[in-house]
Formats: sequence, C-alpha cells, structure tokens
Amino acid sequence: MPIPVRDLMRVINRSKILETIRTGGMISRIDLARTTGLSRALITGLTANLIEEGLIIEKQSGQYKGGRRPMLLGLNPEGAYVVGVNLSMSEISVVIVNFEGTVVASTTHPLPPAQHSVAEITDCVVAAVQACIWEANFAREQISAVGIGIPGLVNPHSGNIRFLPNYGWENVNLKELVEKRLNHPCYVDNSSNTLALAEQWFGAGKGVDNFLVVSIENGVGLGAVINGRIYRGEEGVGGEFGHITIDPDGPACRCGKKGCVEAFVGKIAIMRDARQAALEGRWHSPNPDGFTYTDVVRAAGDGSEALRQLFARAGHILGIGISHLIALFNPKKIVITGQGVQAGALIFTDMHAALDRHVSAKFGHRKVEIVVREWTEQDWARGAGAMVLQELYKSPVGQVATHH
Amino acid sequence: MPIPVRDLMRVINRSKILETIRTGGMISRIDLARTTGLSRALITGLTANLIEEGLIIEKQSGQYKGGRRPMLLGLNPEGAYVVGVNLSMSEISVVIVNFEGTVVASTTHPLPPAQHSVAEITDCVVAAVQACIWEANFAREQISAVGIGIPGLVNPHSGNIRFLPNYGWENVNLKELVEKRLNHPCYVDNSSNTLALAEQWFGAGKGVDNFLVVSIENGVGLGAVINGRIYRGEEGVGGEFGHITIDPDGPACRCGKKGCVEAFVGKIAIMRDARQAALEGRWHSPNPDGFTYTDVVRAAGDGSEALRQLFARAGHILGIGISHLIALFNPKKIVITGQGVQAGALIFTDMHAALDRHVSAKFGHRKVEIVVREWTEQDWARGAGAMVLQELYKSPVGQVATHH
DNA sequence: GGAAATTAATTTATATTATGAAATATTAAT
DNA sequence: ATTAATATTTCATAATATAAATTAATTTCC
Repeated sequence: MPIPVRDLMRVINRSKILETIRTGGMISRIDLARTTGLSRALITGLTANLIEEGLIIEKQSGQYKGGRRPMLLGLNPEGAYVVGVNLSMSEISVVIVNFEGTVVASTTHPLPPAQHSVAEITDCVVAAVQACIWEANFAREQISAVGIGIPGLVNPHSGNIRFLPNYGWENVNLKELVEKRLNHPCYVDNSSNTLALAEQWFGAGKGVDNFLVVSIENGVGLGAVINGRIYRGEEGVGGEFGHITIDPDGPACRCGKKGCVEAFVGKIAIMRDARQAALEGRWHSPNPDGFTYTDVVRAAGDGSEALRQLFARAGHILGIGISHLIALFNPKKIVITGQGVQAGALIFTDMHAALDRHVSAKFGHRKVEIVVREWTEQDWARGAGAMVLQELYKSPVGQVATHH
Repeated sequence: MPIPVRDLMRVINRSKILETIRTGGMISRIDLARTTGLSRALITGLTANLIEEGLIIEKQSGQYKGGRRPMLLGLNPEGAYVVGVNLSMSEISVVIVNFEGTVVASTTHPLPPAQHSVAEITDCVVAAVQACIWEANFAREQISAVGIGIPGLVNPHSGNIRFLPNYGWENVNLKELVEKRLNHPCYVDNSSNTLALAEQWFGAGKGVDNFLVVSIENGVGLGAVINGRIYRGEEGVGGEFGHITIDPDGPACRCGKKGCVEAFVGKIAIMRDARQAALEGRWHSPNPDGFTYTDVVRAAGDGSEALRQLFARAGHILGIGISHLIALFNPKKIVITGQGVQAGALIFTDMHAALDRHVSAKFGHRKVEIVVREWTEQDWARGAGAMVLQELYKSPVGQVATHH
C-alpha cells in the first residue's frame, strides 16, 4: 500500500525529525527547526505527535542562554521494542532492542548440525523468539516486529530467500512462514546488510553517508551504505566482496572459482590450510583433529611460523581487496569486523602493508578511515533489529503493526 | 538557496511527470495520473504549467478506446537548448542539445599541445561555445546553461577542479571562470560521470537504476549509476576503476602504482607497449615514430602477433577488472565505450574469456548485460549536455537561469 | 440523425500541511 | 517587580493535493 502523495510531506518531515534526534542526540525544538529547516510551528506540531505516540520524550532542560530554557527532546528508549534474530551455521541469536538501539535482552541457541530443513529452522526461530520474549518478561504486544538476518541471498521486499548455502535452501519465504507463526510483522535480509545497518544506526557509520562493513566469518561479506542507503545491487546480489578474484591460480573457493578473497581470508580457508599444515607436520596441533579457529589464532600468536604465514597471506590478500573497494567506492570509512578480527595484528599488519602499496595517494584515498571493530555474537542480531527500527522510523509505529 | 520545504512537493511531482514522459514517451494525462499515482486534477494543473513553460507539448490524439480520445503529451524538443562541452587532452568538443537530448549542432576544435594554462583553456572554451552558438544561428538567450565534462576530479557542487592531470591543473574553479565570461549558468563534472548520464538519459541506461559505464581512453574511467543516481563517493573520488591493481608486478601507472587496469588497457598503455615492440623489432611499424592508436589497432588486425598479444592481455585484464565490478555492484548493465573499443574482437574476445572464468554463476551474475557502444566524439559533449538537462528537469527553467 | 455509452479532461469544493507573524511562556539579571 | 532574552505555541493565511462532480469529445447503435 503506497503512501498517498498528499501525506508524503508529513512522513518525510517526521523522519527528518527522528533522524536528526537519532544521529545528533538530544535537541531543543528551536534547534530542530534550525537544523531541519522546518518552521517552528511545524516542529511544535510534529514533535507533539511524536511525543503522543511515545517515540520521543522531553528529557531535560538545556543550558541557559539568556531566556526561557530549551526543553531537550530525545528518543524514548521505551518507544518501541523489536526483536532481532541472526541465523548462522551453528546457532540462532536473538536480541530484544529498544528504540534507542540498546539490547535489553538476548539469548543464543545452538542449532543441531543435522536439523536444517525449512520446517525445523522455522520451528527453532519461532521457539527462540518466543523464549527470549518470555524470559525477558515482555508481553507479545510490546514487540513491534521481528527482523532476521541470514548469510544468504534475499529479496528483502518479498522476504524470499533465493539461496542460503549453509542450510542448502533455495527459494524459501521465511518472512511469511515466521509471520504466520509469530503473528508479528517480519523482515528478512542478508546479515552483511543488517550488520552495516547496525553500524549506520549505532556505530561508526552514524551520520556517515558512504561507508562499508567488511565481515570476516566463514566467508567474507560486505555491507555497503551508499548515499545513506544500503546498496543491494540490481538483483540483491551486490557486495560479493568475498568472491572477487585476487589470484586466478589461488585455492578453490566454495563459489566454484579460484583465488577469491574469501578463499584466502575466510575462516573456512584458514581452517583448511591449518589442517593441511598439521597434516604435513608444519604445525603440531595439540589436538590434531578437533581444533577451532581460535586455537589456530592462538597457535599463530604463540609462534607457529606456518600459521603466521597463513594469516600474513590472508592479510595481504585482504589488503589488495580493500584497496579495490577504496578505489571504486571512495567510502569515508571501512569497518572490518567478524570473528576473523580475532587474529588482530597477525592479519592486519600485512593488510596495512598491502594497502600502503595498492592505495593511491593521488586521489586522496589514503584518508579513508579503517576501523577494526571487536566482534560480539549479539552484533549480528542487533543489526537485524536495526532493520526493523528503520521501518519504524519510516512510518508511525501503529502503521507497521497493522501492515501485513 | 535550498527549495522551501513547502514547495518541495510540487517540484517532486513536476519531476515525476517529466521523468515519466522522458522515459516512457508520449502519454495521455489520464495515464500519467495512473502511472504517477497523482490525482487527475493535479495532473491537469501541473501539465498546464509545463505546457505554459514550453517544456512539454500536446502532440497528437491517441488510440480510440471508446470515448473521448486522449491527447498525448510529449517533451517539447524546443523546450530548452543547452550546450555541452567536453575537454580532452587534444581537443574541445561542443554540442548544442535540445530538450529531448538530440544534438542539433556541434563543433570540434583542436587544442594546441602547449596551451594548457587556465587562462588559455578558459579562452578556448568560451570561444568554442560562442562559435558553436553563432554558427548554429542561435541567440544567446536561447541557451539555458552550459555543461562541461573534464577528465579529472571535480566537486560538481562548487565547480572546483581538484586535479586535472592532462593540463596539470589543481584547484581551478572553471565553473566560475566560464560563468563570468559567458554569462550563462555552468556545470562541471568528470567526463566519466557525464558519459554515464548520457547513457542514463538517452542510451542503454534509460530506466535502469543500476548500471556502469566503462570508458577506455587514455586512461580507463568508470561512471556508476546506483539507485538511479550518479555515484561520486564520499569526496568525489569514487569509480577509480582504472586504478585498481590487477597485477602488483605489472607495468607502472600514471598514478604512481603498478599493474593498474589502465596500465594495461588504456590507450597510453597500448601505445607505450607498441612503441616498445617497434623498438625491439617485434613489430615493423610503417611509420616508426608517429603512429597513432588507430594504426596500432589496424596493424594488430592485419596480423602483427606482438600487437595482438598486447590487446589480448588488455582484454584479459579488463575482464578480470569487470568481474570485480560485477561482483561488487551487481549492475543490470555495463556499457563499454571510448576510443579503446575500436580494437573490437582483439580486446573483447579475451575479455569475455576472462569474464567466463572470473564471474561466478552461483550468484546469477552471468546475467549482467555487457554492451559495447560505438564511440563518437560527440557522445562526451552530449553527456555534458545531459548534466544540464538534468538540472532543468529538476527545477523550472527560469529558476535555473537566475540561479547563480 | 440523435441518444447512449464510454473514456478524457477540467472544475469545484474541501481537507491537509506548511509558514510567518504575533502572542505567550520561562528564566536570570537588574 | 521589571527587563531582556530566548523558547515555544497559537493563529491566520497561503499553498498544495484530492475526491466528486461536471464538461468534453468520440463512436456506436437504433
């Protein structure tokens, strides 16, 4: 149902106000008028609506500047609660996020390795969400909507999952399945995008129009915010940073090609080569069969030369790849995150060396800020929550709730 | 001067109407209402304004569908005329473009090799524009504005040229210089962007939201249309496709790095290696010193193995580079153009081979349409005209004229 | 040839939204 | 208390969009 053209202006201006408060923090009505360019009269009216709806609140008086003290408006943390879910290979993370983006409750459930059918996963998601809401003592009606991030290709409009390799899914409409069971509106998107959204809303991307989030997990993902919007490409298959070919003669990648970024940098790649090193006796693993990524990072840090070289090569390749991102996107910032950043200097020393070599000084590209963000399990799920918040900010809360 | 918020809706709706007519061709008022979602009353009013301003005209009656015949509205070709200018290393092209984007007059002036000072180039631009208007029997007032495309880094908002290697310029405000002399509003942008704009308005990009234009000239440029808008990056230095490193051990590039796309594919690169081949006796050039790019293409076509290999390598590198563009941007189309496409199959056979190898079938990226567009001198200048038309479409014509 | 039917376009009355100017509220200093 | 300064609201007005009703233009059918 498209917004009637007549009401468009109001929706735009509401968003403008919320956006200004969200990115800039508490602000008086008069300053809102100044920064948004809207008339003071309109600000009075629209903020009154927003207060009535509970999305913003009068927080406290501001500094005295010689006259009536300004009343500062801020987001109402309790303005809405949303659920964010992240589906990974091995677990489901669920968080409840308030209107300010603060996580107020969270749970994580392991996924049994074998149970990845559509019905089973749907059951797990529904159960995990309900459990989280229940344990946090929330009422069903307090939750505005549910967002789900998945490591696969989605059409976020229809909710149809085109391709989800971890579970072997193709063309599954998780959105509809979950909506039917939970009776809440539901949004599904790729988790690289939700992570970028989290960064845009709560992290380093606040107020930045062009930035990238590179996530190093099993594979390597990219979430791109361009002109303030998540970029998805023509068919939702943009940002496949993990699958650009750096070395045509490099190792085989899951995607069927050779020498992709992720075939060097992803956790799967590191584990593959660590296993090989152990097999060839170049590294003596304490527990030869069952080591984890964290084990490999620790062993490399403890001095295993074979493993150090693995990470060094990963860093080198990552640096080349990121130099391409910088040349093509000219972002203001690049955030690197995911479990892979555990490797720290092991990987980033060589990454920066490669960047120094492959990023041109001529175009001012050296100024791009590269931020390594410590990774938490919750961040992904929180991003899925951010996706829902974005919808809430766009339209009055009630509208979303009755939208489906 | 920002548009007052109150008038925003009107501007948006005007643009919506013009956009619908431009991309879809002639249309009745009733169908305009249907496709734009605006009320019929509003369509009546806004189209009346547009007709009064001369931007659109009633063209002819449409098909009978059982009742009063619809009156079809179309763009008025004479609604406005704009001048487009392109500055290259060796010449200035000027065109006059009508409101439909048709070139109605054009001239080209060679630039003396030595005269590239700011004052000299400004003089040349002014003289060339005036000559073109004069020769085409236009009155000064008939021209709404002038657009200039340059092969360098510009801030299109201020008109400041940050960097223009061909002339050795840094921080030159060509916009202001030309505006002062011609007394017309002037817009300056990178020529890759103007070319993309031309494609978006008149060519393969009509109605396509995400597409790329790769131009092979002295260097290799990229114009990116993302979500329907030209993407410029955070500081106007995005789309530096020519300067992503494909082979870290490759030949030196103008940008100071090694093995960039343009160090293999650009005309300068081909000429450099052809000269070397001639020097080493691997190719016997008919005129050893003064051959041109076209000569090299012809000689390769006529069977010189050394030169064939040059183009084959260029094609291979180009294919790898474009595979990166596809993975990252997932565009609907990629248009390849510029003088470099003269080489035809010499370059594109290997490009497609590389694409087959480096573009993943998994993500549906194979579907990206790659269009090779024959190159004409005028296309660049026409793109600069398109930039101006875009401004006209955005705001009433009169507004633009008094804008500075 | 005129009435009916059908689609296109305009007019009119009305609702909504934004704005500028004026009025009111609040506060600290005098 | 008065004044001065700044913040916020109120109110009359202007602009814009819409729905419903009206008018316009055609062909078809009797």
